[in-house]
Amino acid sequence: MDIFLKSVAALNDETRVLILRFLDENGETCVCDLQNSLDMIQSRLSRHLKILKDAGFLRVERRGTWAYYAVRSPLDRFRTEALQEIKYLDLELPKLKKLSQNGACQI
Amino acid sequence: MDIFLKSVAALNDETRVLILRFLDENGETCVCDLQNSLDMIQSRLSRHLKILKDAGFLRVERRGTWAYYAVRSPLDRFRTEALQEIKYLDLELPKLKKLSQNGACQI
DNA sequence: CTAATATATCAAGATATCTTGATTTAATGA
DNA sequence: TCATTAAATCAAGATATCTTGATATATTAG
Repeated sequence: MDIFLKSVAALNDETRVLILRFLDENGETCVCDLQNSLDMIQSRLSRHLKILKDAGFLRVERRGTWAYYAVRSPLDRFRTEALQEIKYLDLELPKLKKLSQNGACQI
Repeated sequence: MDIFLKSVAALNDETRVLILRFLDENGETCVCDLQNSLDMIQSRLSRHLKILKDAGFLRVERRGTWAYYAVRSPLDRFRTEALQEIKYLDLELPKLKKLSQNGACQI
């Protein structure tokens, strides 16, 4: 599928829009902290992160058993514009709950 | 629903992307000519036109029993950028078959 | 008013996407 | 090696969207 159509499909889900906004505001975050902060079960979050990554919005970096996701940079014009629109959305954005410390996730 | 999310949902369908591209290239076109050119049954076309209109991409003008659709202008930044991306897509864009003449549709 | 034509809407089945819980994979440390 | 933890993937049911054919609405002409 074309990358534009893939981007649109990735944006077409409120869960993913929330994840994008969250990562845009809080910067690089590990999956377990996202799980806690966004109150999502692991398989659901993992699925959406993959879709956003495959559509070019996110990058991943693995450190040990942990995976850190962040908004990719630079983004092309369309994705940049989309992210801008998402910034203006009236979302209930949860606070970051940073439970990953001392090399352990406190879930 | 927010207008941004509505726009994204509207873009998330290949049929609608094709309609947008077609109207962008050919300008204002009546529904029956769209039907012929794009080879779509009437209810299907009508549905997608409505979704694109409600999302702010299209305008309609009725003249007699006919309805003329066109890309709305001006479009905001996000929609303009989206339309630009659609322009670059490698679509099989059908030619305009103008059957509406002399006040009658030749279907 | 009635008939004819263009377009819009509705209802039902077909298709795609999302959610959940279970399983698998991968990395670390004992 | 084995156990533990984090993350990814899979399978099945739930939900949403799309397609089609039938019906309704609206405008015009007779």
